Amino acid sequence: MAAYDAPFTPVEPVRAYQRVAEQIEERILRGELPPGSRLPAERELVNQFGVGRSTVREALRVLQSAGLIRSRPGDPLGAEVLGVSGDNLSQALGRLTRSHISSLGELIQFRMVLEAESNRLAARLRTEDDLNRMAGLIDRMRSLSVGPGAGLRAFSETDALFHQAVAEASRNVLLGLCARAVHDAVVEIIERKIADAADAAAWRERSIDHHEQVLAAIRAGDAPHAARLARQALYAYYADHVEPETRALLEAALEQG
Amino acid sequence: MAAYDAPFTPVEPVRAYQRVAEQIEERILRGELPPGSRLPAERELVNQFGVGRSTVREALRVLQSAGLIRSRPGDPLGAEVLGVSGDNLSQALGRLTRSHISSLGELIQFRMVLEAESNRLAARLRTEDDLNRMAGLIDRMRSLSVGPGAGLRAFSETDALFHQAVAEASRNVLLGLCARAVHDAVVEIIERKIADAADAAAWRERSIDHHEQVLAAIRAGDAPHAARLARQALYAYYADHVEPETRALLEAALEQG
DNA sequence: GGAAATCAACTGGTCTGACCAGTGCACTGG
DNA sequence: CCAGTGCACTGGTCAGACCAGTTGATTTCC
Repeated sequence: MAAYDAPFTPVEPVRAYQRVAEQIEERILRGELPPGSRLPAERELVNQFGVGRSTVREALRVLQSAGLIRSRPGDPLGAEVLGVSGDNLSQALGRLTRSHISSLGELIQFRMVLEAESNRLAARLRTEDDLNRMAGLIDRMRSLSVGPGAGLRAFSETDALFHQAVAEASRNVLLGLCARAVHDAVVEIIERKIADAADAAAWRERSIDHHEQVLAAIRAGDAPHAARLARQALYAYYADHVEPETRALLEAALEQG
Repeated sequence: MAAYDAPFTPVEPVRAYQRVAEQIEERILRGELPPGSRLPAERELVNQFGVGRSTVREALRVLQSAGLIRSRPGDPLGAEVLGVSGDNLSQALGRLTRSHISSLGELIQFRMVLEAESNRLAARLRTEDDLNRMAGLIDRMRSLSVGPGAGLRAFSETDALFHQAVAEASRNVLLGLCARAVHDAVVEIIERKIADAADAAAWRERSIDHHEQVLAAIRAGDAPHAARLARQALYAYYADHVEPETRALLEAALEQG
């Protein structure tokens, strides 16, 4: 079959920096260079790869922009291996929305899908440990929602940790990473506009309330309800802020089940 | 409130190549540099930005690895602007699975979620045009599944176009891009191992059959059934190829609705 | 005149060598 | 023993050079 199909595939030139980057990326992905370990110095890599320093540097730039390494001037240990994370995902998603290829409504709709599924799976697969962790995070959110020094940042961070805990309970890392990436993209676009200092207290109140309901549904193993809660909360929160012509999208996502 | 929260944020140094890359990326994302347009030559950018060529080149490397531009040696027109696409997403997803941060089972489960939702929304929102386009693509797949010269590549390409048509009918570009990215990541990992030349004919038969059922459900506006079809097909196709300990994940995703 | 070969002016890819501002460690002076 | 001082090294940047490839105009040949 291959004889009919593609006897030969066109050969495209592979730049030197690409091969350098591939070799290093390969080792990182295979786990031979675990997070926290260090790459040799650039001038040492020049020797090992037998290429010029600019080539090595372009390769390192590629790896750095992929979030795989981080380098700091003056560090005698060389670039630090960061391992694979979801940062790259949120970066890519952010570009998609910022370039208006994808609208805010689509982004919210997508978030509805992801968080609903995350909740749904968590309700099915959660362990006792998961439940305890989530309950603890809700307690922490509650303690962070009062007092003058209660930071918005700390509250949001705990909120994110709760979602992460749900994602872990759903036993799908990928789902959690994407949900986080979409969440971040939404935040970057709109969150700062609404939820301003004005009604921040009320918002936290509602947020805690919502999380408690989600936890209850997950604890009860009521998967459809857990999923519905995520969709409803996102709809209630964002429906008024998306472009009017895309509100139908959110409603379509809301009506599931 | 901000006074309590973070009076000052730490200032981290911004490299010259970062600022160059940001300026160019900004213009691309704003649409000032539409896809197909050209960047000035590197030596010209050196003049405009007032930095060295290596700095310009590192910036271009970053943009290139983000899939925003493409450069070709000897091209007197300069680097070509590609615009934003989903390539970066599939790259990131591929890294996540290849590094065993996320298992193949999770990837398939994620794909079940995305394609099911895509089908579901398409069943709700499709227009007559969408239906015609999908029907035409199925016809094309059928014509490509017979004859000695029927290329596997052409068949797969048409298959992808069908999924893209569904995604368009769902009115959510983001969903479609992610589904495509996950699809590609799966293909890169496993597809070549199974679906080998051996039972390729039978596989195409089944594939066309599946697509017809999906189209029928979408045409009928039966959203839950369209979603179920996607999940079932993926489960039937991949369940035997994921790690045994993650099969439960697929089953959890299957049992929805 | 028109087609084919040639050439010159570019391009991006790579290398070399240099300098700078940081960093960490070893040495030194108290 | 500890504080202070250098030195050796790092990554970031620049300048200049060369190469191979592309392009389009020019020239050459039929």
